[in-house]
Amino acid sequence: MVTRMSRLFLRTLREDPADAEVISHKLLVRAGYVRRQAPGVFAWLPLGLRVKARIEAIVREEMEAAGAQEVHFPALLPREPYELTGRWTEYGDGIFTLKDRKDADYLLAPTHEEVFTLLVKDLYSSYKDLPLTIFQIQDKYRDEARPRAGLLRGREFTMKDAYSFDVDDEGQAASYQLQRDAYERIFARLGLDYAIVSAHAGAMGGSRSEEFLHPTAIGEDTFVRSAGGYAANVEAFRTLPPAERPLDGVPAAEVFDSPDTPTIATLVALANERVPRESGEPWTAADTLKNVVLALTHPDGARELVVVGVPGDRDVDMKRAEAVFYPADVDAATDEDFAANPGLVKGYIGPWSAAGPVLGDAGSTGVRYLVDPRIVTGTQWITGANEPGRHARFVTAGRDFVPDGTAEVAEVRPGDPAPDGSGPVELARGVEMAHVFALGRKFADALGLKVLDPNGKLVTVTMGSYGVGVTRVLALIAEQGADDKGLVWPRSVAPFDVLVVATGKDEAVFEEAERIGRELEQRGADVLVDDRRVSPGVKFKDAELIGVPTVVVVGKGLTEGVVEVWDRASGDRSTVPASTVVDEVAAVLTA
RNA sequence: CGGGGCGUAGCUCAGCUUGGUAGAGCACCCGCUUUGGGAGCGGGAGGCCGCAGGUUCGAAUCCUGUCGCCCCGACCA
Repeated sequence: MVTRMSRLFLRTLREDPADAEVISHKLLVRAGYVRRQAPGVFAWLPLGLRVKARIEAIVREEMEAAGAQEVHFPALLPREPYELTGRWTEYGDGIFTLKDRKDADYLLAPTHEEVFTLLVKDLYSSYKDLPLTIFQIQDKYRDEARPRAGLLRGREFTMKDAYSFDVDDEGQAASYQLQRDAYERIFARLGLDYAIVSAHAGAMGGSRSEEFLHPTAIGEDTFVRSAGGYAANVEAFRTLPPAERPLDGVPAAEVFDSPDTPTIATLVALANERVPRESGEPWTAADTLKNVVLALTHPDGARELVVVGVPGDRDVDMKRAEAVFYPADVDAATDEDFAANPGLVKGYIGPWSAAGPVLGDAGSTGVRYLVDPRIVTGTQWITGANEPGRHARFVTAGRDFVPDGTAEVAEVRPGDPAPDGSGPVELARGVEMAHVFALGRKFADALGLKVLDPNGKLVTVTMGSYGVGVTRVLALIAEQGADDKGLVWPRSVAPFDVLVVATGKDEAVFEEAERIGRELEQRGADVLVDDRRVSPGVKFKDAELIGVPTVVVVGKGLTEGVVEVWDRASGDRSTVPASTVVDEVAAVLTA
């Protein structure tokens, strides 16, 4: 059955909704695909539901091709499984929780690892049952502190989530690869650009983790990439360390007065004036070693101070620091922290003093000291001397101080070398569309999922979880394709394949539009016929707004036996005989 | 959680400074005209002016409180 626009549950808007910021949000509302119900919560109208269903169909096909089986779990779940893995509290107020009439706790699932794991535990107990990958397409709920950008960051969103179960690490790696490959096919079919970046495993635990990012200026995530193909999340970026240098011939560390040098810039200026480099080459911020005191709050509530040393021309990136020190929370040290550690002279902190090492295991303060990977043995630094108003130069790593380790906490900058040698990196913005996680045994351990191996021994199953943000992907496709006239859908996900527009008041025009629509349907196309008795301008504007890829206009040319075929994406228009238009359009659709 | 902005018709907004009984455009309904780029004219329907309290003869407008929403940041997979 062709769909008639006169009966379609649709109202387009002439103006952008006031609460929308990004293009996809504005257009999806204006074109009648979705309506906001609550912050980050949307109702799906017929057009939107059709696009969503087509994206889901592609995801479903590729999941099944990868050997995954579809299941469906409730969104409403009891507390217990999430209590067992600790995520009930870990997620905190990020989850929607509720109580039933008996006062029992429930939640609206933010993701489903626990219940998938428990169901497999219920049903399976032998290595012969594995490997297994099951998936669902289900709504997820996260009480985001700040939903934004329409569908891009909602509190209710549709996600395809798959979970793999294997007896050993090799099997897990294979299951992971199958999903990763499926994702590449999915995004190719959806026509979405992506970069696969290595990510830190964070809250999910586990080892390997990669994100599929769609590069876009409205992205909330920053990632780095090189022309040579390296890509990583900023948190996962690894600094290429320079070669170590010999310690022979390095001048002894030397303390100098440096009053009124609250910033690196003032310190550099003073050093160039009072203790210029013998070669005459001026000191720069990169010659200084900046020591930042961080306060870690561990999950058990314990507070620990740690000092991180970074080249003075770089700031500490708190997101990278959070990743390094996970699961501890990271904050800047407070005045109370300094008061409790009088060995740390605020503003003049350094690993070494005239009295000997200050930081680290061997230092007088005993405070843990981690440095940027660029601070290798033999490098010399201008840094604090642990006395008010004094700094020191020629402070040399591996001689004057030995850090407790390295920490990737310095900011990443454009031009930094990629760790794989593929050249300098640039920083780009992206939206996370999908994520593949090697979970390892975290969930299976917590929930007791074990199977018997061929030797009759119980082994803990190793898992992976793999998500695709269906509604987010929909918004990104809308975002990527939109132009100044409206939405432009790729054929793979368009709500209809063809829109047949009848213009004019002659009944023959409407009958011909019906005929073309009907015959295209018989060829397997999804067709929308605009049979409304309104002026042509309205229909053309709506056709462009809605973004159906092919538009057939039946109008003034019909008396000469011709109609027009418009291509929404390219804007190309051609005049074709009405007698052959069905063949021509059908050929385009199957091309 | 911090900062900023906004709540008036289905949508986009004016009115508020200076209190006097509710407005425009779009959308919707009826009639006539119009029919290749969001048509014209005429006639309609549609409002708890976010909510509560206060001031006042009288409050969309002034005061107090409260709730909600949007944006930036913090946070978050």
